[in-house]
Amino acid sequence: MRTTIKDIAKYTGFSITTISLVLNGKAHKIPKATEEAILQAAKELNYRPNQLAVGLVKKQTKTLGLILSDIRNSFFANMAKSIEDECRRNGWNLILCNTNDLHEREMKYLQMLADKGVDGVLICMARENDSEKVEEMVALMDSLNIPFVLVDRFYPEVKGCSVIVDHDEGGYLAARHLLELGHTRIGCVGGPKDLADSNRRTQGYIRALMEKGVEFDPSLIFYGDYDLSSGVRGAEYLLKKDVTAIFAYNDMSAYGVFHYLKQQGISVPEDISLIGYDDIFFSEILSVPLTSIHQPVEEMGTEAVQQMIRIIRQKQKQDTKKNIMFQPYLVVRQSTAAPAGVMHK
Amino acid sequence: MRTTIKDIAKYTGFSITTISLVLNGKAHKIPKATEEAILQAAKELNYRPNQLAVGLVKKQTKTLGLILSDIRNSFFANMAKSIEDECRRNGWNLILCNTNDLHEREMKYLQMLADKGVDGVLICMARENDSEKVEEMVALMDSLNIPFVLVDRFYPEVKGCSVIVDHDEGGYLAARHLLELGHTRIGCVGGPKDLADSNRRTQGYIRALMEKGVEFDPSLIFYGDYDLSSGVRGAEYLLKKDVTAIFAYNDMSAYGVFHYLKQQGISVPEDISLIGYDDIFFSEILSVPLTSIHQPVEEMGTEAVQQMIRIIRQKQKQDTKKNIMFQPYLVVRQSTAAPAGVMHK
DNA sequence: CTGTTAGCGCATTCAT
DNA sequence: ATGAATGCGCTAACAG
Repeated sequence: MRTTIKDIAKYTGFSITTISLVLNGKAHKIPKATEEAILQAAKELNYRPNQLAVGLVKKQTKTLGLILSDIRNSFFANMAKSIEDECRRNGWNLILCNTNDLHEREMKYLQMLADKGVDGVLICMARENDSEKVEEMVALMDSLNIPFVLVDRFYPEVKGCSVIVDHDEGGYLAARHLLELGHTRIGCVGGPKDLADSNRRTQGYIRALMEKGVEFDPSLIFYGDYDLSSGVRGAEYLLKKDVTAIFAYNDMSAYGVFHYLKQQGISVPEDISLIGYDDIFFSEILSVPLTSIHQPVEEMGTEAVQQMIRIIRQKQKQDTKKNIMFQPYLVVRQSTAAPAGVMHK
Repeated sequence: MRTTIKDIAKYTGFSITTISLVLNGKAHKIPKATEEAILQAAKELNYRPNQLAVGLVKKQTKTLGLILSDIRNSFFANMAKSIEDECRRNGWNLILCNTNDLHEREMKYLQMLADKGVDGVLICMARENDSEKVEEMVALMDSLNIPFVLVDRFYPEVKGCSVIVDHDEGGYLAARHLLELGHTRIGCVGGPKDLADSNRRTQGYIRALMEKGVEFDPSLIFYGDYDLSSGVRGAEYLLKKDVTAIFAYNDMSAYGVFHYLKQQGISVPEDISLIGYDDIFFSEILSVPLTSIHQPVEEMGTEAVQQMIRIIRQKQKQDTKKNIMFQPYLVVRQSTAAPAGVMHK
């Protein structure tokens, strides 16, 4: 059996109270001798407080929950790593929850986490969520009285803390890069039609077009779902539209685009330029290293945990809305170039 | 505040015991009417047991720990996903711990997890561990009285449960494939020199050589560390040895090999054949899809959790040694072919 | 059939 | 300065 505080009491002859005071660094009025005897005994008996008991009385478990769709997704894995790192540095543990983008599972996990007394939850919300479902989640967390930080997704209607990337800027950077290379017919392989962070990329894209005086053609936006196959379908669709460049809203779908183009004997960037979004590790080592928009994932994870800690500390006003917005940046590699017949300025 | 069992007692007028019995499905001798009244009240008050309290008395937290080096590693991410999936199916939660391959961190996490009362720990041991450190860990887990399952690494000296892949077979399959294509000078980009699962691949490789009557040349084994750059270095080294094929002990280092070869103007598989190991997702979508040895990661994760559950159930004899060994298989893609000037049989 | 009682391991208030 | 008592929320042995 593990040694308990009681064992130390028996062993040293002091009362449980005294032991507890000493062990919690509150031994202001306790003789040095007593203190040292207790510390000594604790070490000898290899005492470690049972965190279940501590949590029960302190109402703090030093455990956070992380809810995301699928840890195999490289973006989430990076996020999880930096989140867990920051947790460790601050003495927290992390419970990992994969929802497979299922709203129902998010709700279940939320309940489980609350039952286990986690101090807070970091959430990368499921794609499936419409604003009704989001509100349902927020309502649940409120009723469960559990602090949360929204990561990577922003919902204007939710008050609370979110850590996000400025996707408008990301879309703008991607489009501007292509425009500056001389492209004017730029197709997009987007995310789901009503997904906010996908639409925000589109807005940035349009902003860049307008800045250069290029008219926006809505038919150049293909709505996909961020995965490889949607890139393939998107490329197939956009080829018929005579685009000279394709902006994929994440790297995975960019791979799909690339795959399809190659299969059609179309080369990147000679025939068509391709830019991705996320800048995940593999983009760097592809046969044609992918130009991409980099999201500062590590920093975001760290910041999310720090916000969480802040909220937990000042337990009161978690209803103040606070958005931490990170700026993406362009990483130029070899998948983008001037369109055929156009010299780079 | 959350409603407690006490609230239900007050609300219904029954005693706490009765409530507890009903809520735990032990209401064998309790009138249907009482039972339903209580169930009804529980629902109305939205009651959920505080798992901290339950854990404290039952000594079961329905939480497992997962210790691995880095979740960003695609192999571990896949493993973690299937482990967490199986946990969820069985009502368990998972605490994720990244050690960055640091033994010291493994030890710290082990302590934290024990303090939180996890029911068991799944461990992908750090590469850094020599047998002394492994024993130190096992000793700690024993003294902490915490069940464990070793995943992906096997230590003959450790009694307990492990879930592993037959890397001897994997090495054999890889080498045989290349031999059958007509290669005889096959270089290897291995893992660290004293890492068991790397050496086991080598043994399988040698076994295949012997079977075909090809002499083993130790200088054809390059010892790396499983990452991209070690693939680059390995390729550089092996090129001087006039190999016609390279067997990289994991896909990541295969990418490094590929990268270097391409840079040198050497094409795969025309000039040199390349085979990897792990068969991670990206290998399929590379410019030259990589032939690789597939490890059944999902099945392994699932099995690891099931073994864990089994051990937890029969709390007694966790000292019986048990190895679950999975068989890898060959996935032929386009990075392997007959050597120049040799026809495929 | 149901309530009383006694912990699980710890923190904390109130006496002494 | 230190100990006794109480409670966190729950389960379970034991009465009755």
